[in-house]
Amino acid sequence: MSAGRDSTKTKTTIIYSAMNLFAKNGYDGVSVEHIAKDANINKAMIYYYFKNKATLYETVVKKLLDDIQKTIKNESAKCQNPKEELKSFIYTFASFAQKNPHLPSLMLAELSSGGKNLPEDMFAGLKKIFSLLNKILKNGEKEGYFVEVIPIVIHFMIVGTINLFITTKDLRQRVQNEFDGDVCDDCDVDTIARYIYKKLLKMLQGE
Amino acid sequence: MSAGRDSTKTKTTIIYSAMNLFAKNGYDGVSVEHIAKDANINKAMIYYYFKNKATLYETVVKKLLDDIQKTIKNESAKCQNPKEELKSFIYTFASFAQKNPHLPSLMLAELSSGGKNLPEDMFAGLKKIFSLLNKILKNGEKEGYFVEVIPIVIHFMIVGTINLFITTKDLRQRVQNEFDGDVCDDCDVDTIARYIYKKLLKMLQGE
DNA sequence: TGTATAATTAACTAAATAGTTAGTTAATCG
DNA sequence: CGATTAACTAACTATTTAGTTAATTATACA
Repeated sequence: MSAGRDSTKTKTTIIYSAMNLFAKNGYDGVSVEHIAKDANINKAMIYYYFKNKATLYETVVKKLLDDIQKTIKNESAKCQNPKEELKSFIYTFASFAQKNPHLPSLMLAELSSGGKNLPEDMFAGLKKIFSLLNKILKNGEKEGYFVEVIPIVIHFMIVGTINLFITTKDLRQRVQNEFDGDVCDDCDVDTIARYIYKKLLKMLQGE
Repeated sequence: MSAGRDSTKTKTTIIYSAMNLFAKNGYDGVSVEHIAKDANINKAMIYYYFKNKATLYETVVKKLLDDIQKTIKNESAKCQNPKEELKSFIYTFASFAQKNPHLPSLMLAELSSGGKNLPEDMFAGLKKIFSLLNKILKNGEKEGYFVEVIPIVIHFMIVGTINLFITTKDLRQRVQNEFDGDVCDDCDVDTIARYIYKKLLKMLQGE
């Protein structure tokens, strides 16, 4: 910072406004003008810090994917065996997704269109997350903790369930009187994570 | 049809072009002009048959939701007990989703934004599908087939997994050499449905 | 056969959009 | 202090967008 004003602050503001709006409305549902207004900055600043709208979007999604992947990896390192690692994967993903509810939205939005416009390095981020679980399952199988499974299906069960649970928070609350506890409107994400782990163990252990 | 040309044919053409494009690009990712060109009709025809873009979108999604809900209900009627009903729910949803891959895309897209712009009757369609599964699980529990579960989580496990499996078809094929069979790129949806049912039974039966 | 009317079209409007540009402010440092 | 430069702004362009309208075509039916 040799001259001028606080650039990192502005850039961060842009990223967080963009993250919030992209998660709620999708890439095409948000205008650059809209992001600028939300961030209380001039629209041209977005083009000063980012090449274009697509680059800003990629920055936002890539940041979230990198963050969660690193978080899972760190937590996994503290574990002693595949069973603990699986637990850690589920709990960490759930907890991160709760703290960053934009991730589930953006992940589902991206996958819903079949990755038609998915840039290569965003795709790489998704692959890394699956790769972490895949290794856990493979190790667990080799060491006799788990039975053989189809890893991608288990992955979709965990990630799909947690993502949907988070994105439907408001919707589930809207129907609580209609479905009582069936819709788990009062559950927090930790409860769900524990539940998914418990149920998943039954799948992975019983032959 | 007292005068004029074939109206139902035109309307149907519009609906199917819209379904295809909305599923691939989302609501905001498709222009009315784009739909018109794809359907080989004049843009004004869309406004002749539908009030506006939002109404066309609702028509498309509602049709898919109604269709699948009726299909599941019909198949369920042929079953003798909750176990069969659950199997039927999973198989029928999977098979419908394969034949109509736009449904998973649109469902995930809609849920990814937290139903922010979800019209009431589209929401009702989603609720009906959950309601069918909820009854199956509740009955199964009462009649001693299943242990007590959190219905919405089981629902997300089934629907989330199948939806992701279908929308990621191309993506999974792109990485088959990287992950071998782990990504199940050669599996058909029936295989996955059978697999999910088998694994789910373990959750629902063992205490 | 002619007329009523449903189906269709081309051309339009007003607003929103992504992206640009030329100029302005403010901080830093010699 | 004053020049350099990074940070910022207002105003612009060209394109795309949802939606409208007035005129036109085609068909059934009396």
